[in-house]
Amino acid sequence: MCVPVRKPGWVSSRRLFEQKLSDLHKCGNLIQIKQVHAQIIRAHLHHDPYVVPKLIAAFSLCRQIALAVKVFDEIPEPNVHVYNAMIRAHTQNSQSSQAFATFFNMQSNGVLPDNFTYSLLLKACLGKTWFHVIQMLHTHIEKCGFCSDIFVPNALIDSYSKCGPVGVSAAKKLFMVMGVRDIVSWNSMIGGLVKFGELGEARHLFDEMPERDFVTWNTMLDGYVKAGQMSEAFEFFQRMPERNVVSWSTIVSGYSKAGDMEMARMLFDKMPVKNLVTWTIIISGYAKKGIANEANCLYDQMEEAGLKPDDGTIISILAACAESGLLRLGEKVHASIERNRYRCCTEVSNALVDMYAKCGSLDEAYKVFEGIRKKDLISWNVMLHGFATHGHGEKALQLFARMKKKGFSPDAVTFIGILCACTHAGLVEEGLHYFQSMDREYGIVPQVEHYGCVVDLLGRGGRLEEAFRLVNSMPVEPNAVIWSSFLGACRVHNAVDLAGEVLDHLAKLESSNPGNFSMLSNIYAAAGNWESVANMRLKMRSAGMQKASGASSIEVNEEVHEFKVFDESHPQSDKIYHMIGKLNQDLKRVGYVPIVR
DNA sequence: GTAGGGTTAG
Repeated sequence: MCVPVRKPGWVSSRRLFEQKLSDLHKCGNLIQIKQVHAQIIRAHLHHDPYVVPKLIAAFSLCRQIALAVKVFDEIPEPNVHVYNAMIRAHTQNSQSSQAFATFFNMQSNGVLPDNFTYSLLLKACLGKTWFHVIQMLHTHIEKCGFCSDIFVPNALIDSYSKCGPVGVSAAKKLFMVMGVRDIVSWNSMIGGLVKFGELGEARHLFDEMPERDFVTWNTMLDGYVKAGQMSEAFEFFQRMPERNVVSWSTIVSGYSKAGDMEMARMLFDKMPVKNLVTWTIIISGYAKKGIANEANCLYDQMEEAGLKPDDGTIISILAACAESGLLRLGEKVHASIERNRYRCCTEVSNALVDMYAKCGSLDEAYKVFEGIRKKDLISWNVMLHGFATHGHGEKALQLFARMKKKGFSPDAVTFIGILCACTHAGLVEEGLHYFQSMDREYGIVPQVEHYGCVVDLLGRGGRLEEAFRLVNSMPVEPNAVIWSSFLGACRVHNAVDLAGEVLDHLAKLESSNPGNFSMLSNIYAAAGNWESVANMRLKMRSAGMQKASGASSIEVNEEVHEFKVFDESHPQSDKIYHMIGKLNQDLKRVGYVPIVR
């Protein structure tokens, strides 16, 4: 008898292919996926309803949504599994509207959605604007009876819980009528309550629920942290039966946000397991407070421990650097990016541009900006603000023109940059022109922030009467920022009577801000009205107010130097004052007249 | 279903 002889490798290579196919959706390596894709085509499996969803999932995991769509488009009659895979891919790649487009496409092709379809669509509904869509899906779900699958109502509670207080009430209603609840239902409900400040009610559910896991405890802990109730948070943290890396990171982040870096550091040093998120929290915490040496040191330690910063780490630390001007750390992060990867995503580049601009390296900011291949609206806005805050009004306006030419339409944030640019460059008429064009040409209704910019624009330009008229005729309620900006203009232009009137408004809005009172007191002093100065000071003292003195800081060679008004504590104080004197002389020579106080 | 994340007037 003749037994067919197989080559020894034949069975194993086929098994290997099957293995690769079954794990394909978990594969994160694009080259491997492409190889398996080629094998799939050779094996004529590229229309196979079991293989196609896995292939779509794999491409989606590698953020290759275009390839996923290509695979999908080649399927003549996709079934519900294939549609679901495509909806999931769009959602994972933050393409909510495409996820819904796929859903509508599926319905018009007569393919009936299943319970998975609805859970996946609900994941695409992020935030306030989606409330009515979630309601619509909710109605569909009830009609089709998909609530019997616990994943579906859980997904509903989760989505409702993330879209504002109104959503939370809807989630509560659903939670109440659910016949069966699992731990995820309770956790999602508590998460929603915590997110929108209903801490008491969250705690009530926490106490009431039959069993709790890490997520339950950590969600509740985060609630105390986000509410700024750190003593309650710490007490809760100590009471926890078990703590994992998320519990420790949450409490560290709480102290870090509260500015208590000593406590944050103590807990950070004590925690048994640290991951990238933990390091991000502690480094950003130090960086935000401007504690450069600790931030730099820990960043090095993180890299020495073999951890490579990801997008979250980079964006978070760069934002912290931008806030307090830590150029050295920002540069260090930039160096890591260049060392670890070939190209960075737009979000990371935007954070770099912002960091360089806020740290004063405008040239470097512009270099990074020019290098961004796929600029988005935020890229343009960030660069525009960079030019604006450094007084390069013309450059900012040129950039605005270039941005429009490239087909970007400005948003509300763009106009804050434009108005700010005009203010800092003294372009009052241009600023007013742009302000008027907002609604007229671009359909953007000015917000209180925009009015703030214009009040500043007019105020600094000495057109106090116009600014005052604008404040009084604004369609939105003027806030404390508007009035204090106006008060600043009164000081510059010695408008004593107007200032007194402004303070009355301010006192109503933020009665306890000593800055406002001391500003008015300075205005009276400048006008020589010493009786009013004494009066103001007396008022402040009897209210127990003390104005914290402002300070500026700069980082030179990894050391932060801080300066206050009339400060002589710096070792090189003499040299510094000498330089200030020289600068003042230079300024006077070019026509600048300083305010005499 | 839980921890870190980009632009915004004084």
